[in-house]
Amino acid sequence: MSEQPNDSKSVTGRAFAVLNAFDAGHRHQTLASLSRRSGLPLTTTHRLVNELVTQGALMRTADGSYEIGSKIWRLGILASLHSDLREIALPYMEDIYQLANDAVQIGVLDGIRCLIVERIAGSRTLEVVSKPGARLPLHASGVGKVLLANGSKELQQAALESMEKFTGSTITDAEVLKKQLVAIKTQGFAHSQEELAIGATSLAVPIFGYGNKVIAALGIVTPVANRDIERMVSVLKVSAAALSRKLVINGMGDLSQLV
Amino acid sequence: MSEQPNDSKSVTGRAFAVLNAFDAGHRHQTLASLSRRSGLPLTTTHRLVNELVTQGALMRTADGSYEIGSKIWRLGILASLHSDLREIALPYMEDIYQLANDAVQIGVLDGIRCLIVERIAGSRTLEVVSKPGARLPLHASGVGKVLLANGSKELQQAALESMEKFTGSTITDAEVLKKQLVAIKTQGFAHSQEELAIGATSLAVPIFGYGNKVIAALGIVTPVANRDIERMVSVLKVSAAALSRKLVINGMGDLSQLV
DNA sequence: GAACAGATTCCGCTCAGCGGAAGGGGTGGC
DNA sequence: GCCACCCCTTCCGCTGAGCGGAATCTGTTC
Repeated sequence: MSEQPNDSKSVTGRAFAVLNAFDAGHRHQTLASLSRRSGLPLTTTHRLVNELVTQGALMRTADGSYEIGSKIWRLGILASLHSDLREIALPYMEDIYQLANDAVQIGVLDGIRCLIVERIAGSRTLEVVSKPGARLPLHASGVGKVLLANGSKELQQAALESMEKFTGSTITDAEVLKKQLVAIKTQGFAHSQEELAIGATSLAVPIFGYGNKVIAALGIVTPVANRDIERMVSVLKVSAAALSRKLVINGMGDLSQLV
Repeated sequence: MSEQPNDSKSVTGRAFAVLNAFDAGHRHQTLASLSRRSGLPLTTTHRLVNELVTQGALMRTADGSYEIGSKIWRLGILASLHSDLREIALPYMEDIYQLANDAVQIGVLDGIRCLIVERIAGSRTLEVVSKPGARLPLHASGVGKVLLANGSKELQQAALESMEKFTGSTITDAEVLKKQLVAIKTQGFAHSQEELAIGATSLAVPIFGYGNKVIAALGIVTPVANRDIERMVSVLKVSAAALSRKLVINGMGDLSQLV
């Protein structure tokens, strides 16, 4: 549940320190950059990178820099996040998109973040920060709040201790958030108004697996303020119920939460 | 360009031997299974698996077995295969799907295989072996032949030396294939009729990047024999041209081939 | 309750990994 | 031209991280 930068002593730890140097804003990197960002000595980075390249985990591009290789991509699409959840959820998300015309997103718990697994966004919908792979804070996003409200005591504890402020509307008072979480759990939906980014309002509902365990959150992000919340919530809830059923039928209801 | 099972001595080599034990048919595995499939001693596998779990590369599911973790998935979607090619190509693939109503696929060169990056398939289209992440043989698939025909001498050499037979129609005579490759390059499309799987015919065209370098192949897979080939080829070519242009505009024309 | 298969802990040996140092190559400044 | 700078690569001797056999524990099958 911790978020420390990895400074493990093991070789695998170092190897992943190199891989972790890649993110959405750093998809192509030079050896020196990888060394700096991973905190490893240049020589060590050099050796590791070479090994990763021979494994197909990294790829050297024409200009000499490195990027994530096809091996990692191929392994990644074997994760149930992708092959099960994403695949099954997409049609339902499309339906919602047709009705709402707002960006639709689905996320799961990943440590003390909400990992966006998939989203649908038209060209004209706002370029939110939530591409697949993004990890949104639990306290400041619709999907995050849903997961938090249905999460364990320990999770809530951890999340309430690190409430970063993003906009003027971000909730940073633990007591206020606690009350919201109770309401979210009873009402079955969460609402976040410009708490993560100005101009972005979101609405989200839970997705259930076996034994009514919440395994994911489904939500929409609208450009401006609340349109007909009532109506959108009911649209979301209908889709969520159908999707939940489908996931359980397909034996997917046990998406253990990520740690 | 080789395809040997990895028996590297390095730690990263071993770690990837474990990861490589996962494939589409083995997405959940026990420790013992990983040990067997990776060829590593049980104790070693145990230690590596534990490390990979702490790195988030693997995940332990409720029943005690392991699967690919979210870290790998998140890294994977940073590969240009996914974030650039797939993202840009999808709309064009949808267009083709609307017109053809056959499975549409796009693939790139990966060693001496054609790596399927994305495909669109309706529920009623045949369940081809070509899900994203699949690696089709170059000599027996439409997309593969396109890449092979436009590939280097060395690539052709390597591919011609390992022509596995899949069906009665699979081409296994190097001379026959060579002639086809020449035709494919001049005519600008490849055709494969039940050469990989009975009942599956495919048609494919090249996608160009900077300097008219072929960086990918776009194709359709139809259930039965040739419908109007002429027409489908022209549909594919039109989309391919538009997609090629878009890729170059988006600075994606340098998808160096994977090694 | 024995036989089996999988998972986990323990521990002493040794070689893979480490990283500082030195050198090669390319670019920009003046 | 020459220097300064940055990035990449190769070399090599030291050492502790990784190794894996053996023993133990747990759960399942017949």
